[in-house]
Amino acid sequence: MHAKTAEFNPDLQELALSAKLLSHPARIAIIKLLAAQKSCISGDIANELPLSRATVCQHLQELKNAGLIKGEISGLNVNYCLNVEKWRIIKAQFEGLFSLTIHDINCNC
Amino acid sequence: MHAKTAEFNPDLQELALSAKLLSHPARIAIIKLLAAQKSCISGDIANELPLSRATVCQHLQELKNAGLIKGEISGLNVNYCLNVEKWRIIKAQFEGLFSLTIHDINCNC
DNA sequence: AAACTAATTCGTATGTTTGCGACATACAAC
DNA sequence: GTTGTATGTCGCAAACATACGAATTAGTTT
Repeated sequence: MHAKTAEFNPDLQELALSAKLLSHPARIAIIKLLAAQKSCISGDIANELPLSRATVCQHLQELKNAGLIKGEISGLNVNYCLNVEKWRIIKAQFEGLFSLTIHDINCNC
Repeated sequence: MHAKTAEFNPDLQELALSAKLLSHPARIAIIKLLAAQKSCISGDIANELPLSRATVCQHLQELKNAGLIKGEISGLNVNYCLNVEKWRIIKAQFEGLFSLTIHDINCNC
């Protein structure tokens, strides 16, 4: 995060961070896979995406650091799943933004 | 956009681009200002944000290139306003994502 | 037309993100 | 314990994002 970012309203900063989390198609794809529960095994997720294992792992860690997914070792595999509570928080952040009332009375462009 | 991004589903790519647009607090702040119509004059927007005029201008251009805001010269000033249609499209993209049904039956993490 | 003002673009510095091969770790099976 | 398999981390390179001062453009005022 750039230093200047800290000078904005904290709610704005958090929403921006959530948006950044969703700003890569691989991460959205992972979320969708986990929501659909096609599989939550790390290797299977990597096989579904057009990226190397190393890169997918990086995206998984990013989602995990943000608290949006949880991982659990199960023998040789790692099972991932959505953290539903965090997903709800992010959803609420965006709903707040999209529920903005738009006043365009004075604007004629 | 990285070359690999093109290998994902186009809907996913577009949603990721919309998320990227919202991934900086300055751009969210601009959207909120324009929605509230406190002012749509470029200089006034810059005065509201903890960034230089040059940087604000850059964020404005980014929003404009994405079609989310429109600008109109009015004498020495430039009036900006939200493109409400585009805002609705972005809103619908996120609503689609957040309306995902979550199946966590098989996942025990 | 000269001086002024608002907005944008240019050039540049700095930091962040994305992507991957190679290496490391950890458990499983033989 | 050696071999094999699944994951994750490291180090690097390329691309992208953020920020700003200085220069530029375009309109206004005198």
